[in-house]
Amino acid sequence: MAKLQKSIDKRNALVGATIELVNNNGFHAAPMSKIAKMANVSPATIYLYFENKQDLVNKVYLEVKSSFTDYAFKTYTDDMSVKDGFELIWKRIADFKLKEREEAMFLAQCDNTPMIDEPSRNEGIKHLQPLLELWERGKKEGVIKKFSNYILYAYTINPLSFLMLMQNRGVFQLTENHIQEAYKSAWNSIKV
Amino acid sequence: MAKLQKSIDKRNALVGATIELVNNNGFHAAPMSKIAKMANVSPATIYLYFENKQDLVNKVYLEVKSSFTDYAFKTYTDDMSVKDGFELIWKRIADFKLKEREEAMFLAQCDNTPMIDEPSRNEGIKHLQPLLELWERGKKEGVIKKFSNYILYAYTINPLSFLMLMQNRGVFQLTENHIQEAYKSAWNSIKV
DNA sequence: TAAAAAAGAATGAACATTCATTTTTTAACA
DNA sequence: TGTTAAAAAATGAATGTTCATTCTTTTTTA
Repeated sequence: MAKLQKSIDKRNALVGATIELVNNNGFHAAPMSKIAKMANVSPATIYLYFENKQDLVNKVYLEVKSSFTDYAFKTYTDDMSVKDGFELIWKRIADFKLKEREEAMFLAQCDNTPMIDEPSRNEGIKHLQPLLELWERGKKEGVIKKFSNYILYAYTINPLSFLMLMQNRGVFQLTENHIQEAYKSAWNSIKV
Repeated sequence: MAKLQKSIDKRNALVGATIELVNNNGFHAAPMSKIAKMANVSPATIYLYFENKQDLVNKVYLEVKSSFTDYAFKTYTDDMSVKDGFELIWKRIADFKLKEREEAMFLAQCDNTPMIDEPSRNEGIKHLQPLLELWERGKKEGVIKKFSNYILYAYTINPLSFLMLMQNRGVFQLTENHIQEAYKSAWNSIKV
């Protein structure tokens, strides 16, 4: 009498292949047959792990998003000053985008296209809670401007995606010096 | 003996349909058959105006990009102060993104995915020349920080795309007040 | 050895592009 | 001005391919 024992390696291979193929071509140009081939698996096997293509891509999105925010907030605690907390989180996000380029590109693609369905997208947004709370605290303490959180996000965190995209396209090389410049821009744009 | 006289109306309809369908679904989910139907034209007719689908989308991209930068730089002249010039350009860009939502969404989609081929992408970048020259001047005059142009772009202009995307997804409503906040963020992040 | 897991081949739908005709436009001339 | 025929423009249907998903069979596991 067998027990349900699907291979975690196969699932990981599928997730990795999905990320790589979607990065290169986008959702609709990442066929299930290629994903299967890259994961060394039969196309039919994908359907043992995921309901269909949309489900596959939703789940990959949520897992990558989790791994991103886990990394971003790992060393942050809410007894830090707003300034220190922001610097810490910002730099860890930059770090993630530089070190985990494939994953970061995948998230950027998901966030900028209608690839992910709305329930999964909303689920993904929840992971940013610690940052939103930090901003609320900063506004209450009078440390950062009382701007909408969307403006704060747009001018501090999101620009990192643009820089990463340019770097990944080979348009320019992002150095430690650029990261420092970018951090200064980010902080200047919101500090009181 | 007839003369070449293809209908400009049909071509415009095709361009408009391409923008609308790509916005909703992305390049690969905007089939030629649907583009044709939306433009009230036979699928075969598309091939009288464009070589193939890639050519269609490249050309639409370059035309929209032109219309965008024409609007952005229309009232700018290089005898303005750097501060005034930046404010003018920034606000006209915001204006375009609010008024021409479909076109702005289309550009954002093109700039964030591998949808456009590289030659056309490089062609599109050239249209930003006046802004880059303004920044160079600002750095020379000591008015703005000596940051890389990519950083300057990422923290001043590009965030508008994020705000527009959130607005178009119905996540929040971008008001005149937000625009003013966003402009302040943008300028704070680069001014000396 | 029985049930789960995996596979490869099969299915049917959707797609980009081309083909064979039809319709419209043009301009030379009656 | 009105007629006509040649060329351009436009079409709907056909073609061949690619894809997501399912079906049937084989392999692995406990």
